[in-house]
Amino acid sequence: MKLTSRGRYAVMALVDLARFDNINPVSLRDISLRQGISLDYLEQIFSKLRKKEIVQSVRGTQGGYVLNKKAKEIKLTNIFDAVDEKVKTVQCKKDSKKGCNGKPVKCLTHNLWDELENHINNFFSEKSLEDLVKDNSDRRV
Amino acid sequence: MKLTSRGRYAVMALVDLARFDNINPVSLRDISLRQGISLDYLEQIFSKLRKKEIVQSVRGTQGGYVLNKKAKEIKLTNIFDAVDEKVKTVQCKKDSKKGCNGKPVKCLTHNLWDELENHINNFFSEKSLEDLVKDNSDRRV
DNA sequence: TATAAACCTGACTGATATAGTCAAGTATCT
DNA sequence: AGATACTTGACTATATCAGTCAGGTTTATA
Repeated sequence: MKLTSRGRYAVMALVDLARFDNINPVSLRDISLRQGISLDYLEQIFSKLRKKEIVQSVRGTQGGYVLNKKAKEIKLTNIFDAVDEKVKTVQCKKDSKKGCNGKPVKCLTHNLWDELENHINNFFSEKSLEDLVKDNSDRRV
Repeated sequence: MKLTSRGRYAVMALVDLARFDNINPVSLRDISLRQGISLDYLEQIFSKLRKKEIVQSVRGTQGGYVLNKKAKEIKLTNIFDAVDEKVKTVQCKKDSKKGCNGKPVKCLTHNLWDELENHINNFFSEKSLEDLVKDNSDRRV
């Protein structure tokens, strides 16, 4: 059970962005340098974030990205959702009438994984970008 | 973020085992048939479970596997641990003095992932095999 | 004591997804 | 005009998973 870099980077970059957002658009180049994430990869990630209206882009010199909502309103769920970081505990199709493992019944552990998924998703939907910014408010860099 | 089949199968098989354990050792062949899991794969998984003393093997005809502890005492943590299903949210080394991403400081989201890991591990360490057996006590198969 | 059931082990493989890189753009501020 | 920065899509190396396969060893029982 592993979180992918894409999801981690997305959150990391957005926290970075949120911390500087007050003044000017933040360029991906800066984020790349500060966070040690490949610029090309960041571009892929931000393309997704923009499509899901989590950030807005500002083109041209001195351009960059700006949050599209208040940090408080951006939950981790939204971010993960945007970059296709999914919590997948079960292979069985959730709403289908079919069971798991090709059998016509639910497997012995089906409810368990559902429960786990909810458990994790709750965590994600409670945490906002603002929370994370606050967590780091005492840092200089 | 995905749970692997290995972890899922391990739990599934152990629940199956726990339900029949009362009388005789349960053969992997039976579990394979009932749960639709490849026998060869099950053998790999049970080899690990045995090494971690979660099950005991009984060789020879009419042999099979038996739980090595009470179902109540076997937590999901133990099972996942045995089959190397790890919860890995961070790449940064946990106890090292080094930070993340090759930088000398913790990344902006380090605490978050730690928190998430704990959140998930709590879930796993609370659930026991017995709980899962009870969840399925109304089933015939 | 032979034999078959069942455990045991290790090597191998196809498929898939991730984590990037690379290249060739387009838009826009100064 | 030109630099800066976004935008897009194709490409690729690597790793891991999920599972197969082959060749064992052990032991209960007939």
